[in-house]
Amino acid sequence: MADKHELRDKGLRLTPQRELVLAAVRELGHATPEEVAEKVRLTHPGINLSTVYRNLETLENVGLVQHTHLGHGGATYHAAEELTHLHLVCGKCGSVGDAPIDVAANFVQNLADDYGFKTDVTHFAVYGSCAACVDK
Amino acid sequence: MADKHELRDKGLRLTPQRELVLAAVRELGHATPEEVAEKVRLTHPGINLSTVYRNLETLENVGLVQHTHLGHGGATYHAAEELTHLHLVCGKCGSVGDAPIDVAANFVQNLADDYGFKTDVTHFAVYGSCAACVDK
DNA sequence: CCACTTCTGCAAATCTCTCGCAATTAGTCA
DNA sequence: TGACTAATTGCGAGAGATTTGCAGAAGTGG
Repeated sequence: MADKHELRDKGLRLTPQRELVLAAVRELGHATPEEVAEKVRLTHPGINLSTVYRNLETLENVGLVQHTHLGHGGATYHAAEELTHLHLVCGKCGSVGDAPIDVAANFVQNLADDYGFKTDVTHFAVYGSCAACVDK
Repeated sequence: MADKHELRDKGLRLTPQRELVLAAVRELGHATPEEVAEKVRLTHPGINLSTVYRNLETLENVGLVQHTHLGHGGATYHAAEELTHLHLVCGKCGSVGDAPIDVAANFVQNLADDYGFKTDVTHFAVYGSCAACVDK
């Protein structure tokens, strides 16, 4: 496997901070830069927040991670290989659910056919009310 | 028509700042708080940014405007009556296109059926590449 | 092991949006 | 119309999230 070389293959240096940031994103599923930093600090206490920001950006540039907007202001990061689902954000309770991209296949097709727009459904969350909140 | 009373009907005081903020949102179609402030300053130079923020919030509470997330961090505001379309944001050129909500009808239905999730398609933009950028 | 270039830590600077307060002003009623 | 009360505005300070400039530290290829 590409293990220790996936970073170097992308032309990046292999630093412990970088590896930890990538590992943290993968373990967390989706997380804000703050959460990634917190996670990384468990094993590398001294890591600086700006280093996390810079690495997330770098990793995103080479395609290993991606960010999504789940609401409010901040972005949340995901390992690129996990972006196989879209996010259902509930405006009431704030919960974030997942749904396979397939449910949007038809929608994406419509936009492509009618507007020539190539949609990335994972980049923005889908906003609404989750089942639990609708019932109330 | 409801002209000068639409604000008072909602239980709000009719201040020049408030009217101008609402008018600006309507004229601009969709705009960030900064842009609204800029627009309002054309006729009311002294308006304070916090007044704009507060009025946007107030107007949103009574349902006259709504905000949407078009990307980055900030929200953009729309007149409520214009929210009959969803936004197609191009990640390459940054353009913001519109599409009727109908194109998402099927998608919304899928989410409702499969997840009990009640979607508000206008709240978050739809991210991707516009026709012009796809062709390049 | 060396020279070269990328990275990291730190601190200061931005940006954006929120808050507390005192001064104003719209709306109401006599 | 004049006064009274509560909603609003302006302003300046403040909080949270990124970004940026630098100098020193560390990974790389030879």
